[in-house]
This record gives sequence, C-alpha cells and structure tokens, in this order.
Amino acid sequence: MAQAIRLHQASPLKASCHQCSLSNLCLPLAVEENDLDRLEDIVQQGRIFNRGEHIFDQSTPFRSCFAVKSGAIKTSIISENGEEQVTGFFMPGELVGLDSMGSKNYACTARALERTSVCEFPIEKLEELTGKLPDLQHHMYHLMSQEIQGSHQLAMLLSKNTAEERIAALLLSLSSRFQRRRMSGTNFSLPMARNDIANFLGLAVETVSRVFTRFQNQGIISARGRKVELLDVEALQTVTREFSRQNA
Amino acid sequence: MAQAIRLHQASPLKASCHQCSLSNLCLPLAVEENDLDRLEDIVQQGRIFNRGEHIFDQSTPFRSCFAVKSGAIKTSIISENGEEQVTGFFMPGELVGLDSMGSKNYACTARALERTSVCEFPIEKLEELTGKLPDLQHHMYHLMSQEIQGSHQLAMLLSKNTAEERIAALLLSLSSRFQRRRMSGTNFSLPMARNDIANFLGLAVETVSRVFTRFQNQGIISARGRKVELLDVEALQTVTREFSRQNA
DNA sequence: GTACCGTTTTGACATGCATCAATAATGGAT
DNA sequence: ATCCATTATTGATGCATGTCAAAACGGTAC
Repeated sequence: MAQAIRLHQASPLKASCHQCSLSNLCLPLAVEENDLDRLEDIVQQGRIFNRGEHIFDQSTPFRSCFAVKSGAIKTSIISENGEEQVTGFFMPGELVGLDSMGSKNYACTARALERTSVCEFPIEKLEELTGKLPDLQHHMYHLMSQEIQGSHQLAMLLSKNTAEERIAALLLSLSSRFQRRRMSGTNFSLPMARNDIANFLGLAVETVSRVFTRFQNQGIISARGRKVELLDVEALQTVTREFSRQNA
Repeated sequence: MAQAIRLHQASPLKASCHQCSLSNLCLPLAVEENDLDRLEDIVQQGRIFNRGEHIFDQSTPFRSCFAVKSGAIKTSIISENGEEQVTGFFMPGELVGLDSMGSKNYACTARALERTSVCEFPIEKLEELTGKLPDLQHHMYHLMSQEIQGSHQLAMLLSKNTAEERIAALLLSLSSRFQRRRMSGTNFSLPMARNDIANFLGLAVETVSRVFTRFQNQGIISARGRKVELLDVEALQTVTREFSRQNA
C-alpha cells in the first residue's frame, strides 16, 4: 500500500530529504548538500502506522531505525515478569531505534500513539553510509549520546524529584519540542495517555491525574483531556528544579 | 610521569592491546588481529589516577574516551541546583565517556573510586578509525546502545522497584561483572561508598544501610564495611524481579 | 597508642505517594 | 443519538522510605 505509493511517485519522494521541513532536526542535518543524495538513496519513505500499531517489537531482528515525520511514537521495554516500562516518547524529527544499534534484536517495542508516518533507515545501509560520511557518523554518535544523556536525566528525575516536578518537567520538555517544530509551545495536545505519562515518570495514574488538577487549580495550566494549555510557564520552570534539556 | 614511562617502554606498551587480558571486554574485541595495530596506534596507555581524582570534568572539552584497566570509576552529573546524580560505575574492561560522543563537552564528571589505571582513546582519532574499520564502528554503536539500554533498565529499577530489589540488582550486577574478569562473584569488595550506592539507586544512605543489615540478618549476604560476601545468590535473584543484564 | 574526622549504622518520626474503590467523562461503533 | 469500553478523576487509607538525630565504627595522621 505505502509501497505502491512509493513506486508511483518515485521522483518527488526521492527529493524529500532536501525539501523535508524536519531535515534540520533529523539525520540530514549532518550531511553536506551534495551528500544528501546518498542518504536519500537508502531511506525508505512514507510508511504509515495507525494508532496502536507496532513499528517494531522487542526481541525481533533489528532491521532499521525510524525517523518520525508526523504523529508520535512511544517506546517501551517489557521485563521478565511482564511489567512494561515506557522508555521514551518520540516526536517528529526524532530518531527511534538508537538503543538497538549494534545489536541483533530490537531492545524495545515501538508503537504509534496516533496516526504516524515515518522514514525508515535500513541499518546495514546506514552503517555502511556512516562509514563513508564522517559527518554523518559524528551525528549518529551525537544522537546516541544525547539519548544516553536524556536517559540519565530521566533517572535523575525519577530518583530525586517529586511527582509535581516530574510532570512539570515533562510538560516543559514537550513544550520545547513542539516549539522546535514552529508549533505552539503553550497550547498543544498530548499524544499520550495519562497511563503512559504515569508509567514513563514512575508514578501511579491517579497521582498524575491529581497533579494535573492541582496545577489547574493553581492556574499554572489548563487541561481538558489531552488538550493542554500552559498558562504560566515561569511557574512550571520554578517547579522543575532541573531537567532543562530535551529528553528522549 | 606516566608520559616518561611511556617513552621508556615504547615497545612493550605498543603491544599491549594484543596481550591485554581485558581485550575481550574492551574495544579490541571488535577488530581483526591485523587491525589491532591501528587501534594500538591511537591508544595512550598507562594513565593512573588516585582515589578521588577526576579523570575528566563535566562541561570541559570532550577529548577522549577511557577504558578502565584496573580500579573503578564513577560518573555523575551535577544539576543546576547543585545536586549530584551518580550515573554509573565502571569496572575494568568498560568504556567511560560514551555519553559525550559527538558533543563538544563532557556530559558528566568521572572520578576514580580507588587507584585506577586507564587507557585513553583520543576522540578525533577514534572517530577517524571507526570510519575506516566497520567492525570497530559497529562495536562502538553496540557499546553505546548498551549504555542506553542499561540506562533504561536503571530507570525501570528506579521507578518500579523497592529499595531491597534495587540493592539486590546492584549486588548481582557487580557480581557478574567481577565474574567476567575471572574474579570471585560471591566474595568481593565494593569499590564505592554507601553514599554512592544510595545516590545511584535513588535512595537515602540510611535506607541502603538498613537493607544491607536486613539482608545480613536473613543470611543472604555477609557484609563488613565494603567487604561483601553473597551467601545466597538464589535468594538475591528472587528479590530482584528483573534487571538481569549488566548495567552501566 | 591516641585523637580526629568521615563513614556507617541504628532509632524515632513524618510524609508523599501507592493502593484500593468508586464515580465520571470520553470517544469510537452501531 | 445511544451504548459500551476505555480512560480519567476523586476520595480514603496504609506503607515504604525520607528526614532528623545520635551513636558506633574505621581509617589516617601524628
């Protein structure tokens, strides 16, 4: 289906990295204009997933990294005893699958939180290309180290911060990631359920809910379901004592 | 000083990756026997740090990754408000600094927990070499993704597990890492203070201490200061519901 | 050997958050 | 528009762990 489309419009899709509005967030950021064709040669465009569909599954053979074009993805790991841990939310321009690089199988499961389109980077081709383009390799290292850092920030958040601080941090993180895409940083709709937020932040759903209403009563935010408006960003930043950086 | 020694014994040190007992844990693992010389060309041997000395500091220019030869290193990040978060413990054969790859500055601070010797990999040379040796590049990706995974496991541990489970997990992790080096996995001495354990696991020092004595009363371990003996590994594994993998 | 300082242990108490339970709202399907 | 299932909210209660305080221990310098 998506395949058929791809064959159809071979030419316009071929040029897509050049004209993609997200290229300044994604892999193309790394390469020279004239190397961009090499990257486009290996990228598979236009795969679309509906809400809840798996992009890939933990412990299946690792084939590709995926860049989010639109929509949102959550990744999670399942432990032996079946407990799920949400490890990250990925917004447009962000790369999913870095935690599986160099491994035989995917280290986590990725599913679409809403209707989501992605670009696919087959891993053998990507590794081959990064061997040829030092800038691209450097950028891969950068993205991966960013993910390590984000993960450490998350660990810090989990071990040292209160429920309010954690949620404020997440809201601010999402805000800045929306802003990067030239979207409103104060008025957006959460791609994930309360449940996912709770799991990601190491809280109970009830606590997340309570903090949302508390923030609302304080006039810091206005929330109705997944629609959120940040009314007092200053106050949120005050609540969050750290965790200023983007997180994975 | 170390420099002087290096000049002195140029020849034996040059061959060190070949004969290093840790090579099966470290970077040399990735490369063919005949490529090993290339790696040895860039590695600087024999730097030694005393307990408490900084190997590198957060926010200073990122120059090198370091492999632990002997001793132990802890890494930590300092947040804006001055709080410290221990992000990892590194034992012989493990690579420190991956969270700074592709960045201008070090993302964390690394200090020696005891007298520690390291090999240094200057980053420009390392990146250059990984561009030439696909196996080495692949191994770098693997190590970095392992660190992401370890960090996610830690996040899971912090958000879903009790104090007892966290400490059991850490003890088992250390145990298996000692065993890899052909040392006793049941009788070892902790390289880090209770304080570092507490910080790493997101607990108060007092809680760590209490759990240690509780484990002791149950006959699971025997601890005296930093000397630990695991008396009942089975029991520890039962306590730990997950977190089986090595962690960073 | 002794004195000192940092580390570890132990105890008493307070609290933030999980848990259990029930109601309310939301949204997709018919 | 109505219904059902999922998701979100709100309330009451208990517990694990943090915090404060003080004592015991261990290593190091003199």
